[in-house]
Amino acid sequence: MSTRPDRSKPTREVVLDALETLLLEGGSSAATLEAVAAAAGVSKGGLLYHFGSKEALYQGFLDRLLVESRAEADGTLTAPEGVVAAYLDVSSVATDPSTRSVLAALRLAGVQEVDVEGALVESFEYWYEVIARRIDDPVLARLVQLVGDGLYLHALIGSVQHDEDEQVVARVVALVAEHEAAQG
Amino acid sequence: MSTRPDRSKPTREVVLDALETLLLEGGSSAATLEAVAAAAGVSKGGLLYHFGSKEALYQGFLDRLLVESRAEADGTLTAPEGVVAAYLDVSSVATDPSTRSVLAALRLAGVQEVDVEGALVESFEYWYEVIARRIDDPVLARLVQLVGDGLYLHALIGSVQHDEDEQVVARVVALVAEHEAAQG
DNA sequence: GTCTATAATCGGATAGAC
DNA sequence: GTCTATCCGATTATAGAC
Repeated sequence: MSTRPDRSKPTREVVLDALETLLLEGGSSAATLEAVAAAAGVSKGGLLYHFGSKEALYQGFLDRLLVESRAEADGTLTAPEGVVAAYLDVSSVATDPSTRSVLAALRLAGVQEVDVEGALVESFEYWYEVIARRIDDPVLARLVQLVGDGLYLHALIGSVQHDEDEQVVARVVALVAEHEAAQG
Repeated sequence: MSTRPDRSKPTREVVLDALETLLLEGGSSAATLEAVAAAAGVSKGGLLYHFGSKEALYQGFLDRLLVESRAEADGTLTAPEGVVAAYLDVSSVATDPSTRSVLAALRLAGVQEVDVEGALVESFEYWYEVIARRIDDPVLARLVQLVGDGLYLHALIGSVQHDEDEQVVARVVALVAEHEAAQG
């Protein structure tokens, strides 16, 4: 791509979107400054005006990830299906905009320029707190998160959904409902 | 490191071990031919005698991963704690030799040279079959795997173990025991 | 704010000696 | 089987015009 995808968005955002797409498609080695610039429809020099180095680019991506993922987590607090169903929504994994960012960040895991792991841990911790706010049994809350993160892992490796996945989610949701009923 | 770690092992294996360590420490971009060679205590030329290209090196790593992980899965069939406890063993995640390989491969996800995702999917599918051979409810079997893979994901980002993790495992093991009792 | 041109470095791979 | 030397392309980053 050599033309700018979206002229209404600020260049910074367009660049970060391009980085995200390239990370998902080809991992960190595909996300060169030139490739990112081309995908964003700007020149290498143009990109480096906004992000002075590759490190700054990566850091900008992680900063945006944390803002987005906190907003997403907060949003589920008022979701009609409830936090549990929202976190476990099988169909949204790998297609939802905010989960795309997380999967892209996972592809970045291990690079030395920035602390990707730290940002991801922070994001997952925040999610745990949100889930635990709705399920007063911390063990059950953690179980919900781990099942969801299992789905994330499989999305990361592009594994096709198992027929059982939807039923697993239903089962976990039922487990939570049982717990809430028992609490009275 | 400039001296060969283990002279008794064949060079091929030493090289693959070095690749694994570098992937875990610094991701795919840290695993350059030169860095791998240095960590293995051989020269770049020496490395390239055994693996003719970077692609061949990566493929060799994935081939070994599949052999190892199938052996590991088969081994749990006769494990005293049972397949479920073995797959969910929290303490072994991130330290066990065979899980180290999987985590290293996850760090390789997205590279264009080889089909990392395909190899990982194959490995996880094999594990599912092994688990499902011991739990005749496919939904419950998948739940066990997803919880375990959630633990894998957190190990991948170096997240510290939650206090709840051990209890989550105990809870899942209990769920399986319940099911087996109900089956009679 | 965005571009082109270029410098400096790094990574993968080959050739050939030992 | 392992090493050194070397080539070539790719990648990060800078300088300066527009």
